[in-house]
Amino acid sequence: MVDVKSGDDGLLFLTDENLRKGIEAMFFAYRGFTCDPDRILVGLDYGRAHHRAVHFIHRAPGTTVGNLLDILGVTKQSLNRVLRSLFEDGLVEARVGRRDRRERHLYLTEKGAALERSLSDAQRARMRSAYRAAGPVAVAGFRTVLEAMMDETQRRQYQALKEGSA
Amino acid sequence: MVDVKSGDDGLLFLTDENLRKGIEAMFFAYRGFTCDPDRILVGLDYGRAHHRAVHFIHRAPGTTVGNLLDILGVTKQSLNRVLRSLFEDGLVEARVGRRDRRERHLYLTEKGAALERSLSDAQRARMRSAYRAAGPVAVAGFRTVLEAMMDETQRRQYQALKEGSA
DNA sequence: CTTGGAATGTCAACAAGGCTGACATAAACT
DNA sequence: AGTTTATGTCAGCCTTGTTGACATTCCAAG
Repeated sequence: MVDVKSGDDGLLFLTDENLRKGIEAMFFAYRGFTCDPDRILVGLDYGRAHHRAVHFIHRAPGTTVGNLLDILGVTKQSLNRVLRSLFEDGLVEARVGRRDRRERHLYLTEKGAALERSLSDAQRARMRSAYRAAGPVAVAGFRTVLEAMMDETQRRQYQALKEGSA
Repeated sequence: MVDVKSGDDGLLFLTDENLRKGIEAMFFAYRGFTCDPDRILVGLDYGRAHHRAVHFIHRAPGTTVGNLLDILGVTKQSLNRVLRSLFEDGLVEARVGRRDRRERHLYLTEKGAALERSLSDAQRARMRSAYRAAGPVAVAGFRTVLEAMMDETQRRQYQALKEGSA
């Protein structure tokens, strides 16, 4: 039961008290958000960084390394370490670009797709049960607030992905 | 504009497509959520771990080390490293428990409170503008979904904090 | 055609912040 | 008196981020 009151002035939901509750909710919810995939990754010698890479390669097959760098917001050295292990384990493959042969286009192998499925199934299961419990109106609000919370750059990337396979 | 459609059966918002958008929204939004405090912490030789400690000590002054361990969900070795630097820099002080003298009760010093304010001001500013843009109904939905996303343990901790100073 | 810059990979080194395991101390409980 | 609890601490390891430097390949523009 969330009791965010909206008074006549429509601003009672902006109190520091309410903002703080939202901040703490984000903190605790993010733990729930990541814990299921994390459990799967333990023991496979993979971490959250691998999950993120696999997720976005699945989402945008054929994406380039540079593109992935932008989305993930890490350095190429950091990403490269992750990609290398994914290559070595045969989860991801890189094809040289046809137009521009400097670019590497990234694709999941069957094995990589299988991992992606197991990770996102776990994550979606929690999400689905949260959505179901909260209902469609709450879900719409949830997404609206999250979008408003993003940086401009991140929002553009999010929108691009969202429309990319809408 | 979030177009989570709720059909007559009320389940159209539970498609994998919609769940995936929610997952990506969490990912990008969390970056926005943390980036403002992070910018402040850079250069002060502090990180996100210090922020979390300072936040919860502010929220529950006099909390014990063990309690903080539960809330943060890290090992005592990890927390101790953080607390030690906060002690040394005079941001946090520990008082021996009166009832149980094994316990250390943690408090922010004036200096610690000042840092906490600057961090939470930054974080609240983004939160406030997101809330304002989204409106009270969306905010209520946001909180409802986040709560539903938490693990049982986390939800209890969140609720305890929420009511602690409601 | 050459040259500059873009896309990528890689080596080395480092830091933050997690983790485990082991051990120490003081205080409370039984 | 002996056990358990709360805490601190040492040592070492892992992941994942960082910077800096350098090599390769290749497009594109002069």
